[in-house]
Amino acid sequence: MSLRNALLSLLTVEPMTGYDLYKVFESSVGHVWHAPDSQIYPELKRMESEGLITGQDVQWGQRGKKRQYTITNEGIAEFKSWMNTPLEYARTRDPAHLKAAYLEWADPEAAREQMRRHIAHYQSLLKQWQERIDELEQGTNSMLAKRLKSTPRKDWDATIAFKRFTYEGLVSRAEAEIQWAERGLQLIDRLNS
Amino acid sequence: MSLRNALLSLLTVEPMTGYDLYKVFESSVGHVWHAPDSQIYPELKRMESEGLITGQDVQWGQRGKKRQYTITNEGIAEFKSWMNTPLEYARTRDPAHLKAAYLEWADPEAAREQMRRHIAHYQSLLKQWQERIDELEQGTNSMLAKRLKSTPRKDWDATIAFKRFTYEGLVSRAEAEIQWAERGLQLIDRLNS
DNA sequence: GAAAACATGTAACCGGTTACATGATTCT
DNA sequence: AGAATCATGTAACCGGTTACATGTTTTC
Repeated sequence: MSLRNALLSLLTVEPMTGYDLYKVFESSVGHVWHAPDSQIYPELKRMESEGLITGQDVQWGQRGKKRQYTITNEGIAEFKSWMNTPLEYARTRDPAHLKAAYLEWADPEAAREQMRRHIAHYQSLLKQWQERIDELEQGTNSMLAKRLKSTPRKDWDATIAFKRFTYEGLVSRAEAEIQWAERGLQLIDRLNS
Repeated sequence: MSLRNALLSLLTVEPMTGYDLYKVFESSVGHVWHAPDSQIYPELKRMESEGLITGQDVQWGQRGKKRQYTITNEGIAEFKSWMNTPLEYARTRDPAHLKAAYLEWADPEAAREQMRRHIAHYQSLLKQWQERIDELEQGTNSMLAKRLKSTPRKDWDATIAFKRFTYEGLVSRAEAEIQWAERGLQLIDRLNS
């Protein structure tokens, strides 16, 4: 149900089409939650049929049209209710650490490559997340700017602070993963010397 | 395919039944990779049909019997091949951080509860992972003891070191998550004062 | 005129979860 | 005798991935 609530959270800002939402998933929210268009369109239909959002056909060019979705009061209630419900944590399932536990079965060079990729992966995420923090600091995030327009000024602080808090958490996670893999590289070197 | 390889990794130690494997998933490996019995039994059947393992019916009591699986050479080759293949990283999908980004929508007390549960969740994992490290240090892990018996003494170091490395990574992750959620609690307090 | 972007889906598949179902053995 | 453990599955469902499919509009 997280996709559904990620969509609701975006629609609290302004009405959007499936494609608009897909684009936001590709950029901002996508750094916390990924969803392909093939998942977004059917989910929007379901949400409309359940009354969480309403769709309006909007003319687009001469012949084209697109469907713009607006969140309903039920949708807002649903989102708030999700936000107030404690999260169920899934059992651990971590391929990178599973493989790491048996790295003595890999060729040393493959083991090193594994660690290098782990570093590269989290460095790329680190960069993206750091960029989002920079955007928050400089006020250059357009989704946030739109959101603040419909937010009472007294709540601006909280709105920005929680996003910053989120990305800071992801940044420190990425940093920890990079450090871990670097220790892994040293370990592989030590074992093969 | 990680379940399959987790099963193969365990079967490199000794032949086991589905139930044996299920028990190991409930204890040791389960702290890195979780799998329910309803997933293990069918997967073992598939693996047998693909020649990665062979099953032998073993008498159990008077009337009962159980099926014990032995890894084949193809199974060992498959596992090594997986170990030498770089991991594909899945796109980010992180419910806890997704929710954190919109915590201004939650009631302050629900937000605090969220953070407290995050702390409790990772403290419980931290304890489990720390226990595994203690076991490695004291040599009281029976799966590892069995594994070492069939491992050349010169490779003992690597076998233990990679497991320790894995759990240390998980421990620092858990510590980072706890610190993050504690900052979250402080932030909620600050915003509501 | 062509390419890029906008727009919206369907279908097959895959891994994982939850619930259901059954029966034997061993321990106390 | 009863409880706990050992033992092995099936079935419905759910969320997500990948591939396929199509057409319009805007930009260069």
